[in-house]
Amino acid sequence: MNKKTTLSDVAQSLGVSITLVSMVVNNKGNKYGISPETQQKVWDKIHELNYKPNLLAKGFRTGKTSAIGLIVSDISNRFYAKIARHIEDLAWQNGYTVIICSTDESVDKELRQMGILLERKVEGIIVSSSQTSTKIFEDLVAMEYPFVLIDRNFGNMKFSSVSINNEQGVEMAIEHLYQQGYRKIGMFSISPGYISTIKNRKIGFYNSMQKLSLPIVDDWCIEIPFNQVEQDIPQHLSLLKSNKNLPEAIIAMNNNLASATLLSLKNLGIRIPRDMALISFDDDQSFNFSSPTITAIEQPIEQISHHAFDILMKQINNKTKGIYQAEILPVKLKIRESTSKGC
Amino acid sequence: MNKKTTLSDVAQSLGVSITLVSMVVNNKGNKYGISPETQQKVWDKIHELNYKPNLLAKGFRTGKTSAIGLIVSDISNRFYAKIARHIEDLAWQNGYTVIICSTDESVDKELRQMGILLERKVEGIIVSSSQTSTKIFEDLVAMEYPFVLIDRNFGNMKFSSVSINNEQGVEMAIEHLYQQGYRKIGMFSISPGYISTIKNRKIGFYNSMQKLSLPIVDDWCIEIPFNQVEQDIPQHLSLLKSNKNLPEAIIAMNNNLASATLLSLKNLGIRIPRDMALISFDDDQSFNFSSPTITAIEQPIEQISHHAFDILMKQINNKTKGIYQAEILPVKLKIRESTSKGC
DNA sequence: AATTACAATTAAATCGTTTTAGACCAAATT
DNA sequence: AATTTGGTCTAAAACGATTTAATTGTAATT
Repeated sequence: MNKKTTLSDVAQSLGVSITLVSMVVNNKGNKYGISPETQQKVWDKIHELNYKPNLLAKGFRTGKTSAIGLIVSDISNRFYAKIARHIEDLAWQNGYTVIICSTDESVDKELRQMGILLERKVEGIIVSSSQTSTKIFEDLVAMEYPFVLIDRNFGNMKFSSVSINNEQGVEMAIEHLYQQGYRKIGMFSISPGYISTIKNRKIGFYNSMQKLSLPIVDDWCIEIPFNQVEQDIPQHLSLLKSNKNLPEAIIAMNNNLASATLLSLKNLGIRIPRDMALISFDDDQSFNFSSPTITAIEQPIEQISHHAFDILMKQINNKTKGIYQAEILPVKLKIRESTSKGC
Repeated sequence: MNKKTTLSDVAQSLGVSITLVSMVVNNKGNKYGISPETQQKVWDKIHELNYKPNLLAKGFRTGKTSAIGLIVSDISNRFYAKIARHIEDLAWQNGYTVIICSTDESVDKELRQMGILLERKVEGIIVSSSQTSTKIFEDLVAMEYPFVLIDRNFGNMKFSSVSINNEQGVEMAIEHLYQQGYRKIGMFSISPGYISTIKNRKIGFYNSMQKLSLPIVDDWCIEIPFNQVEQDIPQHLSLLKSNKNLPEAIIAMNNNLASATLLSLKNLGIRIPRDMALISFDDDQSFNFSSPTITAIEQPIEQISHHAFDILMKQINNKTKGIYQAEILPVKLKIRESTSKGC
């Protein structure tokens, strides 16, 4: 690869100092009293030689990399892909670059990704964490390293975070099912079960089932390894079906579960909502054109992204040294065909 | 933020030179004949002080950043999200970090993103380009800068690229429709129309329509600005419907078009495949559980990602100086319910 | 005893940028 | 005439790592 032109090249070919060129490039010419004519000369030469700053050198010298990290479990998941896109847009508008990392729900991989982000000196991290321990985040706090938890948090609110009200979402859903006349309600969730969103959704489920005095049936409440959803759901459902032990309704605790359940019900000839109702936690475009359309708990993806980014920027700009901001956003229930007993 | 420990800290507290520590850290201890005991001492101290290399300094000094760029039009699009995930996995396995950029089909934004990637000294770029001109890529070639075009290319095969056989895909689709008895076939595509994939899909469409002596009706062949798909499709379809001028089948030239068309047909009460058949270019999970299920041209996403990454790595490792590798992968037609006239 | 060889280690240059402290010169002030 | 001021500009250090060439001390060779 050809070597790039550097500040020094520009300075030399102009017979001025590197310092001067650097000042001009950074629009500090006026601040440092560089004459307008000189500034113009510098700019002309910069364009002539097609000078481009070496961001590595710059970041190395200044400590400002204009980069942030985003850690999620899987960037190809529709929910995180949307989050990523919003964060990327905000970052772009603010002159930042985003480094996205998928962790596959692995505690260890996440830690290593985090380590690399730190070594790369990103200025802050937005993370939907799969950690079981809060150690790494306590370390980050001790280092005064900017970070914001999104989606998943650690309950105690000791860290900056933007999450949604998972319990409320599930409670709305169960109450809706109840009003529609459903009583035998099952729940599909994933393991690892320590993931806060899943944990809270399950709490919401048990709470509202209890409140409504509905029976909690173990056979209907299953927990599937996150990476086996597509294989295990059909298996479970067909077992329930052959045992004539199907619930009247299922709430699926994330979009993958819901999609897999929908597909599987369809393949088994179990009709929605006639034979069974279905609700998804987390909405998706495709739930609008599936047949039937699927009732879903919609998360405010754009808001989550926006708030998280804002909080991170505040931390980076040191406006909130030592202050933690924990936000919980409300969700909406999008009622569609999959839960109307009447059909 | 607390200052990090550096090589110099480790060296000092051990009473050895920075050089020595650096050699050990990089596992070159043996190569440079550092005694085993010294190496052990260094490692112990490194762990004790929790030394982490500054990748910025390292990259700056060596020119190796272990980072690559990925440029796509929209990372939240399901197709690109999957590509991104595969590339990220491969990068992770090879010790690379990926910087993902969305361009919104903007020539200018893409150029600026590319500029930033270069300034950040990524070692190579994988790009699904929205450029109208090949200038930037000719510049990259001149600089011997590693890059691979994916998905979209520039026909001339002057650059390394991994694409799919778009014409073939469409031809398979049209022939399938023909065999099923459909004759009045429309096509929904997007603008900007210079995007190579779209362009080639349209060519495929016109070719096979001509080959089969089918009429090409302007009202059925529409081109929608990529960011207005969701608004414009319902409008067009309802117009066609009220004019009683609906085609018997539509091929949608990407997954967004297909989803929007499906949703809109449903809302208008146009039944698939009874009233109209639908084929999507680019498959999606949701086409399995929509009703009806949707026939789609499936792209080999994993293969595309794999080949692109391999080619990039070859370039980076300089095994192919000046050699360009252009690949065109075949697609598959997934026949589902949306195109069976019998139903 | 002088030279060579080798193993283990280090000094110093370097990458491209920013920034601090000061240099230089002409004009203004005393 | 000597000093101060202000406007432009520069020298040099620093950031944290890698790498080349050199150094040291000891053992082996002549």
